[in-house]
Amino acid sequence: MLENFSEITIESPADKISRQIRELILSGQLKPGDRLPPERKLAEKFGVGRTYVREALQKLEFYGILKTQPQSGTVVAGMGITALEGLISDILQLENSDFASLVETRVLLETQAATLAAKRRTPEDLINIQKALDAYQEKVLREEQGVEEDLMFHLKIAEASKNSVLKSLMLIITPDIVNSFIKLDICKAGRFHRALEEHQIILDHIANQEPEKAGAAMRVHLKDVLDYSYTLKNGRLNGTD
Amino acid sequence: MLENFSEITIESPADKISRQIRELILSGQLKPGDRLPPERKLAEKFGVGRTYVREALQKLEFYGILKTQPQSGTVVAGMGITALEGLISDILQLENSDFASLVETRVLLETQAATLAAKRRTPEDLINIQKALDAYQEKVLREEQGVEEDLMFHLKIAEASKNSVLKSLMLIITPDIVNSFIKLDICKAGRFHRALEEHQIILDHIANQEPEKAGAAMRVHLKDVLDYSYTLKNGRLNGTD
DNA sequence: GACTAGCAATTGGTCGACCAATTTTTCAAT
DNA sequence: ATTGAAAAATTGGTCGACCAATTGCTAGTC
Repeated sequence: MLENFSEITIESPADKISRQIRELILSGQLKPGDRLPPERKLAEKFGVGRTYVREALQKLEFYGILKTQPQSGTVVAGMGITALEGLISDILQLENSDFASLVETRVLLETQAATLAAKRRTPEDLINIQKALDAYQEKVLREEQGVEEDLMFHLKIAEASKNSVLKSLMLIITPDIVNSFIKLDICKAGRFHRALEEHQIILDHIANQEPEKAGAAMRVHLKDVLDYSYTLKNGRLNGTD
Repeated sequence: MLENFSEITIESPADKISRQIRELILSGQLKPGDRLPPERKLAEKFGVGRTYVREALQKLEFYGILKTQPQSGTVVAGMGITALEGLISDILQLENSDFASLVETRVLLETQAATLAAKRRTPEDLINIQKALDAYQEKVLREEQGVEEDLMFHLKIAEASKNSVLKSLMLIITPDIVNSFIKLDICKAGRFHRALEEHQIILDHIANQEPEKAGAAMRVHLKDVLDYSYTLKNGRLNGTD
């Protein structure tokens, strides 16, 4: 009986507004450079207070779609990109992502980061990575979890890759990874000790400027997790909450 | 003389507040699960109206750092992840990213997307990609630019990869790519015709389920851009503004 | 007739007030 | 003393009002 109910739309007022504006842009009624109606008019049109309109505009501006100029108006900034469809509505809704995609992508990013880091790392980078590794080791030796320190190690590698976008993207998906880890309770005891050794191997390859080996070592390091995620996907899907 | 001036901080009030809150979290004074002071108290403490505080909280919630519960309070949601440092302050500030990083990462994502798409594409995916390709072709034959259609083609491939995270990340960096393209005026005439052929090749490989070839074809397709970005980087840096 | 100075209207920015839901306190009945 | 409900205080949600800056119009001058 319960199955007859469909999921309620938890869409906030601001979301509804931003969606309408987005549709206007997508449909071509609003072209880049066009000025939007003033907030007051929009608020009246939508039948809500200006607060919601402003919230929606802020969100859109956040995405780079709009550009609001004080005491002047709000204009459509972005390119008339059709790809906007689906982008804005729930960008960053990586929470909806299945764990397998998350891990798969992480492996991709991390491998590339390690490879590039081996090519481009400076002596300072090595020091930073070593520091992160030391902090991790300290935690592990105390039989603590050290998830943060683990991530910091990977982050320092991303920095050493000298690819800012790569680092940013890793930062974006990392929280979701961690959340999934916690939910799925992947972090078995003992895992950390081996991870420590693997970290050391990766660092060595980066230090020796061996891009392929560094990438391969990273891939090995993450292989367990990747395999596990595939297992989850192919087996019965864990509800994750 | 002008050099003596330092760049002004254009930091909005909301940014200042969110930064302070973030520092509290990073310093450990606010741990996950803790409730933040009420908005009114914060507003009073910061000496601003509640509006700014709410704006800051919304932004933080956006990043998944905070979780605001109506009529109850706002709590720290995220894991106590140390990696937060630098993350929140300007996540997504990919605008600051250099073009080379942008392109380099795009190549990585796109190649992987093509490879996975060749493995996992359904007949429907092929139809969608073909549609996008047709739309692109139409534009090109009219001697128009068709940047949007180009991107749509790539986006459909990402969808066919069945990796939602991959697609999301591509969506995130795509606008920046387009902006850079426009700024740098990379889209030379004639480029589009060859791109069309290359698109067809990629699609064929995906249709034939040849992952390696599809990935390679994508890499070739993006090689020009990648090379150009390296040229820019090694030569004098174009200010792009 | 063209141009400019000045005024009026409109804009986004900011704020405090009100609302409903929740939480805490209070106090009376057991 | 404990427990229960009811009331009071506090919470985030929402809104309209005020502010200063910009814009556009208008009238006055050359």
